Amino acid sequence: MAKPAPLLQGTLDLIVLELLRSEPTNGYDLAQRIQAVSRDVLQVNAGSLYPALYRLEERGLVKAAWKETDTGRRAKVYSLTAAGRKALESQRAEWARFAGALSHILKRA
Amino acid sequence: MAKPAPLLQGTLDLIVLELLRSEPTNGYDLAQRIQAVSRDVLQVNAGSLYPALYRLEERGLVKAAWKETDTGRRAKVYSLTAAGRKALESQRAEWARFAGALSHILKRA
DNA sequence: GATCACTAGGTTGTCTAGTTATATAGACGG
DNA sequence: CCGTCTATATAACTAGACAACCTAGTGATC
Repeated sequence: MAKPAPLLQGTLDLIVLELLRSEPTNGYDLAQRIQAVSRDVLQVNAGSLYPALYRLEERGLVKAAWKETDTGRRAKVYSLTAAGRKALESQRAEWARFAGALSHILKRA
Repeated sequence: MAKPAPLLQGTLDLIVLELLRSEPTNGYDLAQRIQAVSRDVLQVNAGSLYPALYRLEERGLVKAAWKETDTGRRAKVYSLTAAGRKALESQRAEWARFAGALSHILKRA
């Protein structure tokens, strides 16, 4: 297994917002999902994820609610706010622009 | 004109290596090229570029040589070393992996 | 010949955000 | 009762990008 790429700074928010859009969940699960859905290419460690979630919450892009999991554990479930959905759209667009420009540079082989 | 996206941390090296591969040049010109070839999507700050060039030189990925431009100005012309070409290949691959994974996440709309 | 714009290289200080390491605590299996 | 998994959290460190400067030479314009 190739070692997971370090997350490019700035992309974690986008990933988190996107995953929360498709389904609200907690931090721990989010980390698992990121790894799973990227087929182990991406990996986020807890020390990056939790602070990122706080930042998003402070900015009003996500909201948190303590809930019980089906196994009886407490978990802080995050979901997108309206502002979060908006931010997701603009971050998606920004990523598309950036990735497009970079791959254009790389393709002029 | 949309304002240029901030460079994602870690991608500047890749861009620089790629542009130097296709043609050795100096820092100032490099900055212009990045903007031009990305159609103004990408833009590098001098305060980012010069330190980046030093780092690349320290790591032995590029080498510098003072030359005179055709207009009689001194300029530090950077070119890729063999190690630089190797590093470029692996950074291209890493970018492809990362961008692929991320766009995969975003496409499961 | 003063002023301005452009080429060219550089530094400093600040801030964001990701990494590693560590801690806590409840649940569950053996 | 011990280890492992779930789950959250924080502190210390670090890389690298940014804004805001500075120097100096060239060439045009007024």
